Amino acid sequence: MSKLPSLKNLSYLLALHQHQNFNRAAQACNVSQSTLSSGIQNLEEQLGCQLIERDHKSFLFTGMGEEVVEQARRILTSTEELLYFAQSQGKIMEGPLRLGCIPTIAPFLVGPLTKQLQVDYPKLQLNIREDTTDNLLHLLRNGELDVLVLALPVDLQGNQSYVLGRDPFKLVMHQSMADNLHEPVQYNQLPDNSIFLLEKEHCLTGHAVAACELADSTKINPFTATSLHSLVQMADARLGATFIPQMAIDRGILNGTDLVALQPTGQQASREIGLVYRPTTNRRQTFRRLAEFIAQLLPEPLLK
Amino acid sequence: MSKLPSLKNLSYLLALHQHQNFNRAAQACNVSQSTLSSGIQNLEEQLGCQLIERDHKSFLFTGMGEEVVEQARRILTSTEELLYFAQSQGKIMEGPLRLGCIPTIAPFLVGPLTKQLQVDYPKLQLNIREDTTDNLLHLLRNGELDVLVLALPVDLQGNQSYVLGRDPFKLVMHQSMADNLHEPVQYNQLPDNSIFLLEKEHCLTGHAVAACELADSTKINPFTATSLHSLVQMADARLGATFIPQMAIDRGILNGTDLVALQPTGQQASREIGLVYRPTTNRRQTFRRLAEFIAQLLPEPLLK
DNA sequence: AACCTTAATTAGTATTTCCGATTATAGTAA
DNA sequence: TTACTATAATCGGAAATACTAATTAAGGTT
Repeated sequence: MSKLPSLKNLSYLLALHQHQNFNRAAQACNVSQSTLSSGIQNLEEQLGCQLIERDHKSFLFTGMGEEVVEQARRILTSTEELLYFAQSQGKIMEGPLRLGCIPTIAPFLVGPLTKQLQVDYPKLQLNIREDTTDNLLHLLRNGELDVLVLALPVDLQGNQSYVLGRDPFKLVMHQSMADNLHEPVQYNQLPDNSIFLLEKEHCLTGHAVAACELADSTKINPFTATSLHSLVQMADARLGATFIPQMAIDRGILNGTDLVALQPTGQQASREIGLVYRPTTNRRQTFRRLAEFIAQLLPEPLLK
Repeated sequence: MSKLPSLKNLSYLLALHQHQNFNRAAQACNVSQSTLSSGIQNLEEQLGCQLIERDHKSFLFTGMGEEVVEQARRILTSTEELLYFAQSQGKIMEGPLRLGCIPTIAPFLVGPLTKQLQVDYPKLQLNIREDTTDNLLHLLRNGELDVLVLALPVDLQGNQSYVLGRDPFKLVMHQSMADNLHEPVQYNQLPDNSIFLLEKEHCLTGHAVAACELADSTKINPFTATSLHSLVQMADARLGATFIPQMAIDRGILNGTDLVALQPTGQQASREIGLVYRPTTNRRQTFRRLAEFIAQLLPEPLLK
C-alpha cells in the first residue's frame, strides 16, 4: 500500500486552487513559494497522476486535479471538524456556527433567532449567510458553512436534515380586490396574469405553486420579483395577488399596507422548513438543539 | 487556528484501538512502540483532550477517544479512497472491490455475478462478504466494505443507493397442500401456524410479511429457520408453507423437491434490491456500472 | 533591450520523526 | 522475598523531511 498524501500537501493544493497563483497561495499558507511548489509535485508523485498542467508561465488544473481538490476539501473539512470537536468537547452551544439561510426565510427568522440565542446561549457566535438553495448547498459541501435553514422538499444531495415545522402560504392582495372572494380562494375567480411570483431561483415559487395547487399557469404574471418585499409592494399597488409565507406576515411584512391575507386552495398550503447538515458531521447534538430552538420560532413547529 | 492532527497519528490511534496494545499496534503500523506512544501523546496534545486513560500497566479509551476514533476512521477512509481514486484514474472497473451482500441474496447472486464479471471486467477483483444488513452497514461506515447489495426499504443511515430491481415473493408449499388453493392465495385458507419464516435478523422476514400483506400473525409458526434452504427443507417435509424470493427459485432452490410456488396476496408482493454506498464515495461511476450490471441478473430489473 | 512576473530548481538549514535503549510499574512464578 | 515477564513512558541521537533564500528559465511588458 502506497503512502497516504499528507494533509499539509492537500491544503497546499487547495490554496493553489483558490488563489490560482503559487506565490499568493504560498503566502496564504505561510510558506515559501518553493515549499508549496515542491509540495504539489510531491502530491502528484504520491497520487501517481498529473494534477496541474504547467505552461512555463502559467498553469491549469487538470480534470483529475479538480476532482482531487473536491475530495481534499472534504478531507480537510472533516479533519478541521475533528479538531474543533475535540477542542470544544462538551460545549455544544459555544463557539462559531456558520449558518446559511434562504432569502425568503432569513429576514423573518434571523432577528428573533439571534436575539433569543443571545439570551439562551450567549457564547454561541452565529454567523449567517443568505443565499439561494443551490449556492448554500454548495457552500455546505465545501465546508464553508456548517448548517442550513432551507424550505423543503429539495434535493439534499446526500445531506441530512431535521424537519423543523411548517410555514403556511397566504394569498395576499389589496383589500379592494378581496371583497367578492371567499376562502379558500378558487383561482378561477382571479383574472389572468394576476398572480405575481418571485424569480425562479427562489424555491418559494415552486413550493407555493405546488402546495397551493395552482395548476392554471395562465393566472401567473410572467413578470417576476426579486424579494418578498417587492411582491408586497406590487400587491399593494393593486397590480395583482401573490403568495406570502405566514412567517413573513407574522413579522409584519404587511404592516402599513392595505393588503389582506386569504387562505389559498390546497390540501396543505404550506412549505416545510428544515435544518440541513452534512451526513459526516460531528455536531449533531448542536444541530439538534438548534433545530428545536428554531422550530419554536416557526408558525407551526413540528419538532419537540 | 491550531495545527491539524496528522493522518499518521490518527492511524496510530486507530491501530491502538483495534489491537488494544501498544506493541502489537506499533507492529501493525511498522513503527516502534515508542513512536506510536509519542504519536498518541502528540495527538492528545494537539486535540487538547485526553483520548486514553492510562493505568500504569494498561489503558482504556475515554468516551472522547472512542469518538475521535470514529471520526478518524472516516477521515482515513476518505484519504485512502482519494489515493486509490487518483492512482486508478480512468479504470473504473479494475482493481479490488469489496462488496457486502445479505444471506438471502448472496447465494443466488454471487455465482452468476462473479462468472459474468470475470468475462466483462476480468481485472475487477470482487471480494464478497455475506452478513446481516446491520453488520454490513457498519462495515460500510467503517470503510471495510465499498458497496452493499441489500433488500430495501431499510434505514440507510445516511448512505445512498441505486435501486436495481424487484424480486417477487412466492408462497412455496408442498404440492399436496396446494390442491384446493387458487391464486393469489388468501391466507385464511391456510391453517394456523402453517407459515414458516426466517429469524428476525433477516430483513426478508419483515419485507415478506409487509409485501405480501400477511396481517394475521396467527398463521405464522413461531419456529424460525436460519436460511432459505432450511425453509425449503421444512416445506418439503410438509411442515407448512413459506415465502421464497423469485431469485432463489430461478437459481433452482426448489429443484429435487415436491414444492410448488404460488402467487401470494399483496399489491406488489416483492422486495426491492438496492446497491448501497457511502455518500462521500468517489467511485460513483464504478457503482453505477456495477448497478446496471447486477440489475440485469435480477428477476425484474429497474435500472437502465 | 531592459524589466517584471511567474514557476521550477538547487543547496544548505531547520525541524520533525523515528528508533533503540532504558526506565518505571505491575503482575506472576519460583 | 526474589527473579522474570509484560507493559507503556522517556530520552538521546540518527535519519528523514520540510523549509527557505537565492537562482534560473521563460514569457510578457514597457
